[in-house]
Amino acid sequence: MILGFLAEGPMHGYELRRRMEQLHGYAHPVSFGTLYPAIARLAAAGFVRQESGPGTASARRITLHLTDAGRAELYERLRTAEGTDITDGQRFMVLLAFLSMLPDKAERDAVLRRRLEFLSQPASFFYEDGHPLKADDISDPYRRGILVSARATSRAERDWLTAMLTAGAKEPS
Amino acid sequence: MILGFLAEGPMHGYELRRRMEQLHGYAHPVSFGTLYPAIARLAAAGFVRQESGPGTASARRITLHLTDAGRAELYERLRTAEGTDITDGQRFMVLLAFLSMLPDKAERDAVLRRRLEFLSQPASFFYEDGHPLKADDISDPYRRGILVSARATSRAERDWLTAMLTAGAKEPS
DNA sequence: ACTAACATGTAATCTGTTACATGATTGA
DNA sequence: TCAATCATGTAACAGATTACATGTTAGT
Repeated sequence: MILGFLAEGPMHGYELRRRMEQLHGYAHPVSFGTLYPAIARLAAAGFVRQESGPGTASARRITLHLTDAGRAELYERLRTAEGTDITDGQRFMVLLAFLSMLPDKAERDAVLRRRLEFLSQPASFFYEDGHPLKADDISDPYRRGILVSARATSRAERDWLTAMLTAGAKEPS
Repeated sequence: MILGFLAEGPMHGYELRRRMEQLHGYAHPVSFGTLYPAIARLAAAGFVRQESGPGTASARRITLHLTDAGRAELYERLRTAEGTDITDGQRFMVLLAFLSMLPDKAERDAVLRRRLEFLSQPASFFYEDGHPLKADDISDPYRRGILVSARATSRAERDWLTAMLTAGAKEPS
C-alpha cells in the first residue's frame, strides 16, 4: 500500500496513513507505530526516499518519494502476487487498488484470472464428515448468514472479474 | 476461534487447525507455530485444559477441553465485541460463527445491530478533496471493481442482518 | 486560550511467520 | 516400503500493537 500510494505522488507519512485507512473503509486503524517503522524499512531497502522539508529538529516535515527501485518493486509485487495476496479478500483488494499501474495488460489479466480461479472452486465454511454443508443443511442461523453473505460476495466479484476479462479482450496494452 | 470450536466439544490441536482453515474458506493458512503457542497462552490463562491421551513422551496425544472459565471468556468476548471485531469483515465472520452460543438473545441482537450500524454509514474507499468518490467518478476500472464488489457485499449483509433483527423480534430466548 | 488536526517518531510487549525437529498411523 | 496424513512442538526472526513523547498550525 505504501509503495502504491507513493506511486501516485510524493506525500507525508501522515497523509499516507489517512489514505490507508480510507482504502480499508475505516474498518482497520493504521497506527503510527506500524506506519513509521514500515516506511523506515522501505527507505532502508532503497524503495523510498525521505526528503526533509522546512523543519527544525523537533518539528520536522518529511516528504516521501518513491524511487525507481521502489516502482520496480511495486510492479514486481503486483506481478508475482500469489498465496494470501490472491485468496485473502482484503489483500486482493489492496492489490486491485494499484493494479492499473502495472503496464502490461497480459500480466494484469493473469492476476485477475488467479483470483477468479480461486473464487470458482466451490468453497464452504462448514463441513461435516469431510464434505461441505449446503446452506439448507445448516441449522445455525448465524452460520447460514455467513454462507449467504459469502455467496453474494463471491458471485458479485466473479461476475465483475469475468466481465473485465472478456470486455477488454480485443483492446491492446 | 479456539474457544469457539472447543465449545462444540474437545478435540486435538490438529483438528482445531483444520476447522480454523475451513472457516477462513482456505483463504488463510494456520501454521502450527501460530496455533500451539496460542493454545499454550489460553491454557496458561485457565481457559483450556490439556488432557494427555495414550501417548509416549515422544508421540504424545493431547485432547483440548474448554474449561468453565474458558466458556465464560468466550461469552464475554462475543458480548463485548467492538472495534475491529465489528468493523473488519473477517473478524466479524468469526464472531458470527459462534454467536449462537451466547445465551441471551438481546445480547446477540446487540452485536448484529453494531455491525449493521457500521455497514449503514456510507463508506467509500477512494476520496478526492475529502469527499467520497461515486463509482461513476472513478475512471480506474480496477478501483471501480472494488466499489462494485464492496457494494454488493454490503447490501447482501445488510439485508440479512435486517431480516435477522426483524424476523426474530417476537420470539423469546 | 483552547481544541482539533497536522506531523513524526520510540520503546516495550505481544503475536505471527517460517523453518526446523520428531514420531505414529494408514492405505496403496 | 513408501507416501500421505495425523500429531505436537521449538527457535529465530519479523512485524504489529499500545503507550509514550514531542511539537506546530489553523480555526473558534
